[in-house]
Amino acid sequence: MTQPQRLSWKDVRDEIQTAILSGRYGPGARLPRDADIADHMNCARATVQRAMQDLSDSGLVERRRKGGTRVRPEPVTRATLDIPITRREVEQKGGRYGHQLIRRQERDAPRRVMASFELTAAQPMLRVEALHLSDGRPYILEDRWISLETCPEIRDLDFSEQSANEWLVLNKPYGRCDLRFYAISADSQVAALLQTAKGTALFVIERTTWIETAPITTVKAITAPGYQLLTRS
Amino acid sequence: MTQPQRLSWKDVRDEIQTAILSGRYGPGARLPRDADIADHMNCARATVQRAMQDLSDSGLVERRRKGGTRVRPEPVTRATLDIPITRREVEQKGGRYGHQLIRRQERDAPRRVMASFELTAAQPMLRVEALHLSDGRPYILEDRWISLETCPEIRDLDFSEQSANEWLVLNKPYGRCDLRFYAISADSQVAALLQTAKGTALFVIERTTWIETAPITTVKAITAPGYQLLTRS
DNA sequence: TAGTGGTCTAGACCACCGG
DNA sequence: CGGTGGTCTAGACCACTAT
Repeated sequence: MTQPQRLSWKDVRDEIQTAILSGRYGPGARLPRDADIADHMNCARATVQRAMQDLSDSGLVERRRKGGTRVRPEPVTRATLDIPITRREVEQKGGRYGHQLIRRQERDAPRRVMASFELTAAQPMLRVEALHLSDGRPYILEDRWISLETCPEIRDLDFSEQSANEWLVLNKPYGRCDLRFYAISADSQVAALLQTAKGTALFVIERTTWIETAPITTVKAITAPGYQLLTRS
Repeated sequence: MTQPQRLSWKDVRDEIQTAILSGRYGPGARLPRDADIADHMNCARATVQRAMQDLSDSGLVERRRKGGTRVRPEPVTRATLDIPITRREVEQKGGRYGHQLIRRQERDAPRRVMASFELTAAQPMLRVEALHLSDGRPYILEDRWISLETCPEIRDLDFSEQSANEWLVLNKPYGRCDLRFYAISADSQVAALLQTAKGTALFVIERTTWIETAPITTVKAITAPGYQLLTRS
């Protein structure tokens, strides 16, 4: 026997994955139930369960009670992104971090912001515009709205020492986070702040967070020219 | 007793998460070992393990044998993206899908492509430029390179029925996938193909895939104006 | 309502790695 | 080398949902 006596869940996963990718189970096909696979592979059901959990996480199969395990009908590319605090991002790239507060005002959320939060009624909010710097050069321009109902203590901060980005990430854990990526053309105001030409194509990251259903913050982060976002290594 | 006798791993996870977020364990702090937590919460160690696995996946803690479990020193926003086959994406939005082959040629990979694949030696490749359409309007412009060493059978396809995107996703499962997002300004050629004005800001998705260490394909997908990428719901 | 995945338990051994 | 997380087992019961 060249086979080890004990199968690891990764062995089970790889065997199932190979079976699927080889075409033995096409899109939408139903796999045997866990117990049968366990039996056939001579391992415990929990081991198959662990393997299936991994395949399910990676998007290759879908599992339902009573419905069984099926090969996902439409394959997708699934990727994971890590977006660090901007200060850390700059420092990790070897830059010296700085930030400037550009504007700060209290006012009710406009419709665009209400829509991001999926709110139906207006809410008092703090709007903070700030510029993150790397080695003194513009790095990211933030236009942020913070719910004063959810974060009343934010009124007492002036964001001169610590950016709103950093304070919120460290002090306001969120339960839900929506991200949105797209490109915009710099208008004259944005261009001036990012020290680039009007019309330059800029990559934008919008992030909205909630705790339970209460809105925390929504931020439009306009990155400086040349910025790229990569998937987690 | 209002407490249920049995704790689910989600209960355990939530309790640990709350303890961390409340500041009881700061960044870098070491948590008790699984066995002690299990003891303290009156559940099996495997239940704590399951909870910790989730916290580790979500990026809140880091676990090491012998080193124990520690709160991740630098918090990150971790998100998952699903990128479907372009045809499916168009159809799911209610559009009618179409695609046009623009150019197809065999040649060695240029340096830019070799760099994407982390190759040191040039390799014969098939370059395919194609336009994906939604209701007859430009949707995504693809500039794709496919390794002929890894995918020799691609020579026999003409991509009139099925796009290279779809054929590859269905027939060439990858082991590794790198993604890169950024913005570009449309040059006159791109602008013409996407039927927009020169200088328009466009969102770009670059994707490179390998099987083991063998390159499969790298594609620069230039999206039409207004395109947005969202995190998985 | 019956079949299937989801989870919990208690115990055991292993693999990694910090001191 | 010893402490810690990683995994496997065998069995049991629960929860969801397709039929």
